Amino acid sequence: MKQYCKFESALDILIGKWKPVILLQLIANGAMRFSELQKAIPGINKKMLTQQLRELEYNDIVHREVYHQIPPKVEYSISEYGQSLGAVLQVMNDWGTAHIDHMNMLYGAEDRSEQE
Amino acid sequence: MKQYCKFESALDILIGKWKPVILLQLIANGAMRFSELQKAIPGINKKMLTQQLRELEYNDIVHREVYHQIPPKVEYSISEYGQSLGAVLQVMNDWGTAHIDHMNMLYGAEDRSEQE
DNA sequence: CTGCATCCGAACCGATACTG
DNA sequence: CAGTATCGGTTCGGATGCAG
Repeated sequence: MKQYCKFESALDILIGKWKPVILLQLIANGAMRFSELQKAIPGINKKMLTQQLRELEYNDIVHREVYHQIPPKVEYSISEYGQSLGAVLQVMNDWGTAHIDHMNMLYGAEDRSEQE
Repeated sequence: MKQYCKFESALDILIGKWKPVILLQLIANGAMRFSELQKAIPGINKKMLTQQLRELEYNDIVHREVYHQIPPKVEYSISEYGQSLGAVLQVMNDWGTAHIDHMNMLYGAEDRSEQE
């Protein structure tokens, strides 16, 4: 029996190269339009943004407000339910910060993630 | 700049198809041998197990006790530092459980993960 | 028994072009 | 402006076989 599948369900929300960035943007800025997100996240393209957004939307983390008009306008925002993710994000961010510190302690200032 | 990189650092520990399973096994059973883990996790093979284990080891989450003898014996266990992950796991597991419930509420009993 | 190297397939990421 | 479709590259997951 798969006890860990619950775990993976939670993980499933956050995995994906752009999920955390999108969530952080939405949390920080509230509702954002498609183009707003695209501008706020350098290096992303429409396909990726749409894809990740749809997954987030499917999981009821973000809410999509569609304005069927010309010009088309779509706003994305964190849903009520999605805000419960904030605590999880907080814990992970906190641990992640401590972890980076711990890594630096072990291996020095080596940056194993990426460099600007 | 990259505020979310802390986030990804934390995420980096948990992502990977088998990381959660390995961690859960190690937490539940304490120190385990290589073959123990292999038996405890159906569907995994040596390469994957070794790979994930080495990443976990690099991040100082698990400790590898090597017995250079015949027959070779290696025991893996959660390190002191790695136990701090327990809290994160707990939060994610808790949220994941609630999330599954929420998904079922929205989409019925659809199992979007996998079936036994 | 434990771990590594190689190869293969699948999933994911990404850029461009096209539609409403 | 928002989104889809298609194609290609890169990474990741996985099976097998070899070595200490």
